Amino acid sequence: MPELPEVETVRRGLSDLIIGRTIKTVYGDNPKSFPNDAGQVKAFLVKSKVTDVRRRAKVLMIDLSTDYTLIVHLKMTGQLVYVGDTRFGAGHPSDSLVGNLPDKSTHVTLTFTDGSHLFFNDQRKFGWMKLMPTVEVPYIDFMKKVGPEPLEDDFTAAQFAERFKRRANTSIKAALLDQSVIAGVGNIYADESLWGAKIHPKRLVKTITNAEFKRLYTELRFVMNLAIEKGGSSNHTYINAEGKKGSYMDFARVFRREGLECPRCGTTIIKLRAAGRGTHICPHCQRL
DNA sequence: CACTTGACCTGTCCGC
DNA sequence: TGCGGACAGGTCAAGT
Repeated sequence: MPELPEVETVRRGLSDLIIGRTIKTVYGDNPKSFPNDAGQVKAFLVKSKVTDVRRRAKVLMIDLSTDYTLIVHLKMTGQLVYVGDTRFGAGHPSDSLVGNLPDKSTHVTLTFTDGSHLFFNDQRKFGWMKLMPTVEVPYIDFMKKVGPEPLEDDFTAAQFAERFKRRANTSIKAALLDQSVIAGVGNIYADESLWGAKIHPKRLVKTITNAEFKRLYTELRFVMNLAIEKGGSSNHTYINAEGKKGSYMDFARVFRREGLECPRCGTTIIKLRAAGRGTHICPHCQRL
């Protein structure tokens, strides 16, 4: 999915678009996408008002006036798209990139009392949304084990380095992708930050120096903040709550740029496999 | 325990 | 054009 910057972009969009709206009906076609039973959904989702939209790591939390929360994980291809304009067909903004919704990848549709909709689309069906009491959210397994938010003001370089000690014998890329080490890092920003810090993704964590951890901390925060500013990265399916793409990929230095020149030294960027994922590096700047 | 790999799905792209 | 295989922004459950 969507990594931290994309989920944060969706969160900001949804905050503006759905807070204060009251849910009238819910329709779902796939029990994997939305496993709650219909009775629970009707009792605690229908007729409730959206009070807040929060994010933790790559998870969205839509808080409701019933003291229930809709937790959403978009995984690889999930989308949450708000459609308020009903003048055209099923209704979508004229500058939106999505076609008429719902379509065959729409698995859940929330309809608000004003006639607008929130669609949960997911081509690969890995994503899900789940309704639970708001007070229980911090105690689900994911929340208990997920690491700190890397963009928080009080998160320091020293804390960042300390978090990696638990994964001393794995590669730095595998550790970056481990949500229990640092929250919200995915394949794009792992590659981008490792390039920025001049660290080869296959280097073992225990060989990374303090100076390198400090560079990685700085670069990770830099690329994620820039990506949020640009509305995220859109390679294939990612779009925001208004159905629009993000432009971070215009600024990417290595991700999906194999065969092109490293913007720092001009060496041809290559693609390899690290931590089981397609990985992009400059073989001159990033050495084993 | 730490670490790696396969599975979950569908669509797309690339080589034959 | 068709077909098979690899691959895609993530995370689990299994395996070593």
